[in-house]
Amino acid sequence: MTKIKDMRSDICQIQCIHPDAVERVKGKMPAPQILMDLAVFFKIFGDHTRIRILNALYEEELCVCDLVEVLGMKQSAVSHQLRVLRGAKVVKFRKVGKMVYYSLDDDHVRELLSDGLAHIQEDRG
Amino acid sequence: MTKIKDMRSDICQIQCIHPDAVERVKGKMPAPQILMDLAVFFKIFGDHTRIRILNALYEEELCVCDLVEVLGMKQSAVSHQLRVLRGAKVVKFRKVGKMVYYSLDDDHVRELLSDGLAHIQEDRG
DNA sequence: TGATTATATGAATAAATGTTCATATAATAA
DNA sequence: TTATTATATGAACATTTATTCATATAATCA
Repeated sequence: MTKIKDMRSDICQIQCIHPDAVERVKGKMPAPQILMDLAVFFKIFGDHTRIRILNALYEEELCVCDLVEVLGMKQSAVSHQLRVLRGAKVVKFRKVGKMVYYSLDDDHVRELLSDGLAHIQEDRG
Repeated sequence: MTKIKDMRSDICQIQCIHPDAVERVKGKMPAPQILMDLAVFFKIFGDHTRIRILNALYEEELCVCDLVEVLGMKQSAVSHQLRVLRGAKVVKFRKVGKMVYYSLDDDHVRELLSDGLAHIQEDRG
């Protein structure tokens, strides 16, 4: 005795939409590729090891072994994450002999870090 | 005929440290808990679905079914991610009848979104 | 040249995470 | 009350991801 329902389960079954609001928002959303890149970019900062590396480099340029010491982690773990950071152009590096010195890529990264920190610490006050 | 090596593999084998730099950085690093929270916070923004939800809410308040329509995703997927966003206090909500309207929690979230977007689009110019 | 040192990286493993399905809850309407 | 609608959520599954181990590369030193 149930009503006819889901006879065409391939079509959208949503009924409570505010069509005007949906259209407005759809029209203003950044392009899909931009949103994808944005998520990828934030994801870089969303890892404990990477955020610690970035905060360390926030203070000054460091070589890999310095970072290993500061973080207290395996050298390979640090190198793997440095690779991710390099790939995202969040850090830059220069070679001196067999050592490689890493630093933050630009002031934009600095700002994002301090903005994030400000937000976190604000939530505690 | 290899030299004695790794006889005490339990101790740190790093030798190239700049002790002064390491000390300076260790002294200035934010507390471990802060760094942990910071990574967790950024991780919230580091997902395609969540960043799209946030960008939609950047424009205006929307109910769940509007978001489902804007994103073109299953209702349960959207609800699960709204839960994550709620838990991180990145969005807030109000109930009206059986509907729930979501919006960005505060201007700080707005700023982080637009800062991130600015960074992404800057890299393209 | 051979040995050592600093860093990078591939493969394997374990843990975290996002989506789906099914179902629950809660509000409203009949 | 029963049916319907809007949203939430637990469990399962698949995918991603971070770390470790082992090893490679590349620079320096003896």
